[in-house]
Amino acid sequence: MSEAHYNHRFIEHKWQQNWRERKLYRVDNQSSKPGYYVLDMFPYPSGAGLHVGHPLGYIASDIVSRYKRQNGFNVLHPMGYDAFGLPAEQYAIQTGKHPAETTAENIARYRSQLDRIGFSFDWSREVRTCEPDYYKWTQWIFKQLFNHWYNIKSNRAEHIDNLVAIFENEGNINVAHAGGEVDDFIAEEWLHYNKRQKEDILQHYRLAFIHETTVNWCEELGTVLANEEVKDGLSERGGYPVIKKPMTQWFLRITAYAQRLLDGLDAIDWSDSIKEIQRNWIGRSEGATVNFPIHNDTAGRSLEIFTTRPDTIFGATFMVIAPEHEWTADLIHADQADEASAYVEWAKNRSERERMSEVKNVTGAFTGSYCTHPFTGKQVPIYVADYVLGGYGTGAIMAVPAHDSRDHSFAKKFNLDIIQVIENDEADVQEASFDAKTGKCINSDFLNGLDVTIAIKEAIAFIDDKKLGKAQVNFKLRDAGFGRQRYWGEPIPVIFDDDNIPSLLGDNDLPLTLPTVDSYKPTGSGASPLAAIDDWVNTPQGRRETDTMPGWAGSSWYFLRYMDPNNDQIIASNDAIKYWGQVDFYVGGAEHATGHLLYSRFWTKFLSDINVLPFDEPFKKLVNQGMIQGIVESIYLRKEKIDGKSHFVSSGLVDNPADFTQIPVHVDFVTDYKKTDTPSFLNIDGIRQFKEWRPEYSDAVFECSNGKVIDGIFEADGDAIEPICYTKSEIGKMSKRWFNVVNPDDICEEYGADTLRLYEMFLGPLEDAKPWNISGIDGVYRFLKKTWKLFVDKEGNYIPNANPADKKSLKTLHATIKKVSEDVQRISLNTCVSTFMIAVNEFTDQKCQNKEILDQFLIVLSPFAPHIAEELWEMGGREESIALATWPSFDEKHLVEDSKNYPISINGKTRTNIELSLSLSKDEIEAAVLQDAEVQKWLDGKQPKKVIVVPGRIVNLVV
RNA sequence: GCGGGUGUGGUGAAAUUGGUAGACACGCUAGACUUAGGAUCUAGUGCUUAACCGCGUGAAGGUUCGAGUCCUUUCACCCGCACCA
Repeated sequence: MSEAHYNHRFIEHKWQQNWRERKLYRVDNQSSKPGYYVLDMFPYPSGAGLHVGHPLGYIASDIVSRYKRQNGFNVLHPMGYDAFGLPAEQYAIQTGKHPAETTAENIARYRSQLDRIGFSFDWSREVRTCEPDYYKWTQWIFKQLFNHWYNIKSNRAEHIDNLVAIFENEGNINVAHAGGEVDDFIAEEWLHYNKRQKEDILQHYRLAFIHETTVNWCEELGTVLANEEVKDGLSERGGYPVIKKPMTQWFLRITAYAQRLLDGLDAIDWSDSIKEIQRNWIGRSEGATVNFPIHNDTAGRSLEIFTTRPDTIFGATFMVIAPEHEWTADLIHADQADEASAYVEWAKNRSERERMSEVKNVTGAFTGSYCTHPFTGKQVPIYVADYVLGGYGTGAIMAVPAHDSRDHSFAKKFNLDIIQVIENDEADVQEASFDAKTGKCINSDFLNGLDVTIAIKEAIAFIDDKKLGKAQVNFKLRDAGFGRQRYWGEPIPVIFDDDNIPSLLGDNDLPLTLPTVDSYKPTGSGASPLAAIDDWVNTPQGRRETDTMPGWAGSSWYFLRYMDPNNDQIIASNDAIKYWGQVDFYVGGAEHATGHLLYSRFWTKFLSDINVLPFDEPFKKLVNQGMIQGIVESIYLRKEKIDGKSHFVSSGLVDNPADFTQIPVHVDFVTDYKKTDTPSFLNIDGIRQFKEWRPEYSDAVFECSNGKVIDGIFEADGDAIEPICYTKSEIGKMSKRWFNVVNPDDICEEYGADTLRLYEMFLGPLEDAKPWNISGIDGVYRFLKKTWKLFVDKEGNYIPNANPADKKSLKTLHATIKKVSEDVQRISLNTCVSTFMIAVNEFTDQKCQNKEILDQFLIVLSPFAPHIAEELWEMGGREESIALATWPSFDEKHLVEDSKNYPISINGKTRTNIELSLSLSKDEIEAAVLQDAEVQKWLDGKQPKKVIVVPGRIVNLVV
């Protein structure tokens, strides 16, 4: 005897405890079964806790994990925490509380929230990036990067000792490396360099290196930000202004891997959009560098430019250099100094934000210098303009106004020549440039008549032949800044000696742990709080590096640590890495496209080069779950007070929104929240709650749609009973900031984890963004109650028995097995839920009581709703968990039909249906259809022009 | 501007190779039962119509016996990048 009614609280608590006690989801690194690795992007444990959007991906991956487990795989499905990060540090700055403490508390909260949803994580493998046992290996990988260089000839990373050996034997003349340009030297010279000189040279080779650059400096945060942390010249977090500032920084040479990162995309199963974003970010462009001799230059120099369109070189009528080009000052002629120097000065001081917001506004100045066009011998003027970027290509371009829109607008503004060199019938290049890479060359000497694609090759061959330049591939991708002037991150295991030469800590000195500090505040000078701890910074060997690693360091390799999380000899044992291999299925947000997902690929390729990994892509298949949005509720506040009082106005009464400010309202105060068909509003209670919540508006007047509320008293228009102050409802982020966060705990309490799991899947395709809307969850809850009723009668007795299986029930079962198996594999989880509903509806209609059928159905349901499935499974006398059951095999024979209700369409429109045997031939079908009374009515005595019979599908008559 | 994506009932959505558009749910309407509930069950529900007919997948063309699905043009919204030569 058990509960007569479906009691989710009892069942879910019981099984979550049972699973934990039995260590049901523990997984071993050794098995005769094939391994399958299912991974979620691990969360940053923020103080806000999980909201209903977070589990979306976890639920999907849990379903796949459970499905794979039941299909004979040994499944690795771990979870952990990306635990270093700015919010905990900001909180520490405000409160003095150690970030480790805050982080541990937040993790505990996350864990309890996750546990309530019934995931099949193997928690014995949990990793936390902020734990010394973990970041020891993050530091170890950094050491490897420092100790390796990228050999272009072997196309892989190699040990720096091998490079030094080459230098000692033959200098660097035959070395091709990825990195900065280095002057040639011979072995003799190398041997005479001092330690300082040698290290300066090696820094151009190492994959982790120090380099002075301009960085994104944010004064308010007191730190340097990565490019992707800056949006429109403001910090992504906090929205503070960001300026360019020179600073010495650690970098990782990701650019060495640019081509491989690009090529690798073809072999992985990721969405096209993410691949495109990465391709874009890497930004490969093929072209040539060309040298344009500078006219009358005392040093005899040539200006090197990069172009992807060497076919248009005869149309180059001027040159443009970036304001920060190293020769800018030299090239400014005395008689242009006033104007050009002033321009350079102005451009340098312009903030990133200003520059970006005024893209369409062309600016620049003539330097007074000229180049000699290497093909025509003509003199072309050199301009300086900030539409040419110092950091890309050579920082200088040949301008072809006829075929480049940017050059065109510049030429128009400065009244420069526009020479057409590519044929184009449609438009006049004097009016607008023709940028397309199609057509034939004209006005181009030996290139005339050639197609653009061929002309590019010919031009490059000519350039090569005459030693005017060379074919060149450029990438937009920049080396990755690797230092943060922050406390809460992995310390970089480096010590600088008295000559400021960096050296690594020994492996035995790892992990280099974070010391305790008195203050977490940025020092303001740009150094991290660590710099203030003298006895930590100063060691007998020298001064420690005080920068810490960026947030993405720990997350770039965490998927490896799960394979062997307690290993203290190596990041993970070779056996474990070999057994699990790449992540088979990875689920996470698309917002990490150019961050985590690129850096992980880079580290994986590097670790593969140094033989730590037997594969060089981390994530075989990636699915990006869409964001679950919230509904942001706000009320309109008059900007002007009336008689010293704030006035809120019902949204229907707002005529000119410019006179109002929108004030967010906590969604708990709103009536009819989340119902899309009825507008939400504040009633008298909501108004009271709002005023208590925001005391600064305690004296506010609410102008409602049906009267006014003054001092909590409703003055009705007419006979209205209750005030209605309509709110403004908009779809937006679910976030603390908008007071619209829905905690999964609340859903679990009211409806249960199984309902939450099914409902989140039922909302729509996993990848789509969708607003969280509670209406509809009842349907899923009802489905589970119906499922329960198939197994348990009103008295609480278990129903299923061994009576013979009904043919129809077998058909329902096997149709369900087939559909769900297929849909789980193509991650169409919303349609699986529909399929379950159909099955339960059919079983109910069929009054199916066959235990074998219903138990098989339970197995198919169990990845989605594990608790109820486990309970009903146990009630059927099973002792082993349903999670370990074998997925039922699908048998086609139960689906075979002997007849088909053919849709009969006439001129493409379905008019009737005729039940016909599937054994009939085309001709027999045609004959049967033509005899049908309904068909004859439509034919009206005429012969059909044509009859199309698709056996098993449809019949179409053309009249 | 460039790249990627999405447009289907009142709502979330389905339709996997071109073959009955709207499965499955929510909501709504009517009814049954009743311990009166936010429970359960039954029937209906794209628009239009008394019914038949007709119309219907953002819009306009096209291919086809047949188009949500393929092709061309176009509009709207979302995401990413943004002077990358």
